[in-house]
Amino acid sequence: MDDEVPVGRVMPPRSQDELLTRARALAGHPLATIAKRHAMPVPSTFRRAKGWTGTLVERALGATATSRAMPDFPHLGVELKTLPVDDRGRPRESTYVCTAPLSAADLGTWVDSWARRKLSRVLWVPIVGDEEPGARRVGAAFLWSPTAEESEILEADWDELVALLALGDLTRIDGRLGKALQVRPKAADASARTWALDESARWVRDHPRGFYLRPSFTGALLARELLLPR
DNA sequence: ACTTGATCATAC
DNA sequence: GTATGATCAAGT
Repeated sequence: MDDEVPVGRVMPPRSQDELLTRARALAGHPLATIAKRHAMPVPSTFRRAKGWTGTLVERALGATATSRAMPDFPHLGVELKTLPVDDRGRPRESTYVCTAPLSAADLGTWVDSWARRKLSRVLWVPIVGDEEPGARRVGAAFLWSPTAEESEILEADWDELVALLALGDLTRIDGRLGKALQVRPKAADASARTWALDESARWVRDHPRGFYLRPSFTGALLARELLLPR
């Protein structure tokens, strides 16, 4: 019944507290219920709707729509990430972070990297279950910033990966590298190409890639949150 | 079973 | 093509 109350555009939250409160109010609800409130269609599969969950939760929480190269909540400096988990709370997928630069001119330091900034403050929203999209339920969201230990791991991975990218050693970089952060293809399909610098500093065309967080890393965040909620 | 590489939709 | 949001599905 209250599922049928039409809700217009949700205003951006004014504080991290307000954001977290809103997110936690979604806990336990099936995605179909939330979709109905926001007049969004519910796909029967993710096959052609891979970003549906993320877009749905963005709307439900009042994130700025389709903003570019900005946090989901610019005023709060918070990035929103939905995280699919199984019924035991284990992540089902890796988490996309950002594009991996393939040209040395774009490579800076970890501290001023796009990856570090995006991961400096994240609202994780677990999505529980392996049923069809509409039947999956929202879990208990939480705000996260890397601990000193997590930050060290991320920085070490980033340094290792970016060193290879800076050397133009594109044939040596693949998804096997990195304890928490990895580099994998990120494109419409395998034919996509972008400009990159090879080991001889010559411009070549290669597959666009992105940084991703491994499920083992996000799983550890979830486990820690369960033990020591902040 | 898990991971890496491939892929899907949309805005600009 | 690049950026946003991710999951699919082949390979090991």
